[in-house]
Amino acid sequence: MAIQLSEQEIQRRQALDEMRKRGIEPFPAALFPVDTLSKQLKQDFIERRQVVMAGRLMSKNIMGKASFADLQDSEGRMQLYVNRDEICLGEDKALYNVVFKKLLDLGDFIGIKGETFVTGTGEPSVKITELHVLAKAVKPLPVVKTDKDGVIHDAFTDPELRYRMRYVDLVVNPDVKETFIKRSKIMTSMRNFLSNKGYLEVETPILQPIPGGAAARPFITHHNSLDTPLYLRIANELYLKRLIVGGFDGVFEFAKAFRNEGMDKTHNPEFTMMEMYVTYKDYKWMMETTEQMLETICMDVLGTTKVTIGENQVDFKAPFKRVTMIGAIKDHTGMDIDGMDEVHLREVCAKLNVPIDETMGKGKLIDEIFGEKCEGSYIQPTFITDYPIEMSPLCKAHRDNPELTERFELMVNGKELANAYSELNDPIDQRKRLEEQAKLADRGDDEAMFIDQDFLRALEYGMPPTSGIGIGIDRLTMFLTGNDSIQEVLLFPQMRPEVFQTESNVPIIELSDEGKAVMKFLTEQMSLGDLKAKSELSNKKWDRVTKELRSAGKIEIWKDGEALMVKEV
RNA sequence: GAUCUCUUAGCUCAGCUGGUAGAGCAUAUCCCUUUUAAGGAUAGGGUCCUGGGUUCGAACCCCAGAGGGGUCACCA
Repeated sequence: MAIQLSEQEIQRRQALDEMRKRGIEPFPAALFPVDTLSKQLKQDFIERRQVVMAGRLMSKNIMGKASFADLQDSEGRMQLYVNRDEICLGEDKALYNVVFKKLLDLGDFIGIKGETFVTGTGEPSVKITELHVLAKAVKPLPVVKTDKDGVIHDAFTDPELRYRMRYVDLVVNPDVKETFIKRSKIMTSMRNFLSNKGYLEVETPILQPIPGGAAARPFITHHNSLDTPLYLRIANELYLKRLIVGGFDGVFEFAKAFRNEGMDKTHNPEFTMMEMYVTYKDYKWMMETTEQMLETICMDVLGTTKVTIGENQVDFKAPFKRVTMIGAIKDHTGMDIDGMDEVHLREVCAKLNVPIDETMGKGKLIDEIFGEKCEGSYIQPTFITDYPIEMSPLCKAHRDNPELTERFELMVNGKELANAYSELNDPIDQRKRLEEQAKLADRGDDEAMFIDQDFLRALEYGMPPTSGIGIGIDRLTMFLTGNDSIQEVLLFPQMRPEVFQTESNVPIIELSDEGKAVMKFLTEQMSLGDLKAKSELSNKKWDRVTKELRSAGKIEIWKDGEALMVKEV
């Protein structure tokens, strides 16, 4: 154990040893028969009820022979009243005087039996009759206190510590816990909505020989016995469509996808999306389904469709507005790009000050204009429809205009929340479009796709008309929990690996060469100034060496009148 | 990737123009039987992120590095 312990950690380890000496196992094996949780107990509070509870000891307020303490379980906190003579019926008062008062620390898990009552100040409490140690915490939690005005003192807020030690964050910040409970409810609600429609929840490969279905850089790994590269999926779309070919009417998957790109407030290398495909439908049907689903989720999770996102009030009440992409660009720039070729589009980009580069094709140019000039202004849920064909290689051409596709993106608070198509099911056209994408790859667009030959073969066997959608679960959770950072809605956001001090990388405490040299000059007793002069060290090094020698217990420095003296210990 | 910024006790944070580090909570010891973030008294607790440099002297100034956060670029 080379990790250096703080004073409090040492004290807690000593308390743990002391418990064992007294015959109390700090980590007992047997179950503890909990029958009551704090929130429920407070909601239907009746006095004189017998309860068995367990949780962390989160505060102790000792007043001689009686104490108040807070017990925190999965739902919240309950105040305990601990009276010496109620928990120690005989002459031996050690359980109270020693175990409770001294050996139990904040953060320890305890189990209690007791009876409910209300204190003089009106606080529902439990007067305990039994106290059991269930698990000792040898590291102190941050102490966060909330006063009666709800003001939080000494909040545990450092994002680095909160994300790296989410377990501490969850213990100490109830709002954080609430966010993840909501995230789970959102997914449950969505799952129920889709299952109730008769769609099948499926699981498709995360390790894929060809990373298809989106334009993004993949993570690559290697399978040893196949001796072949495998990619972490960037999307599951092509697998779900194979299942539609196989004869399912509706399939969906909550899928982790992995994209090897930049990280910021809204992008984590792994993220979750729900993708769904339904046969004999088109993207118009999908818009209706999506707005119904989101409205339902809001009602299930929040009880309202109105959500505050940052400065904005957003209402998820269906129906949502529908705007075509060309219409959106016209609305925000006054430019009509309908039917324009690449050369003219580049001129428009130049005129609008939209930054572009050589690798961009027609679709990408339009996307850039939209992203730069329009995207941010759609605060209320809005379907942007009819994307240019070039940037939607898996999407069916528009029934009225072959330049466009039957695609929509759902914009909320200026961000994309969902992306959906009438899926392209013409295998000949699909092959051609994927090949065009591959050509773009040659132009240097490193996000262009690999061609998945097996997917094309599947389409050749025939895929019914299908509409598909992908919804970003992390984003949806951000919207519905009022968080503006993806890290706040991921339990364990990706971070650079932490460097730990362990035995292998803590240098063995041995005197430095300078330290050894100084020791050689040291006589029985001499002035500190003389020793420094003899050492010929720079001031900084001298400072370090004296500190080192002192903490190693090699020398002692004291004041003799005005003079600083030093001697060997 | 560019740029700005932060890193001081277990936690939250002060720390002036460069002069050998402070507070509150937590912890330890003692007193206290219905308290409400903080009862009273006393005490201990520091690799000032790391490594160099400047200086008589560095938590503070300079350089390099690590980690975090913000903004921009790219992506969902």
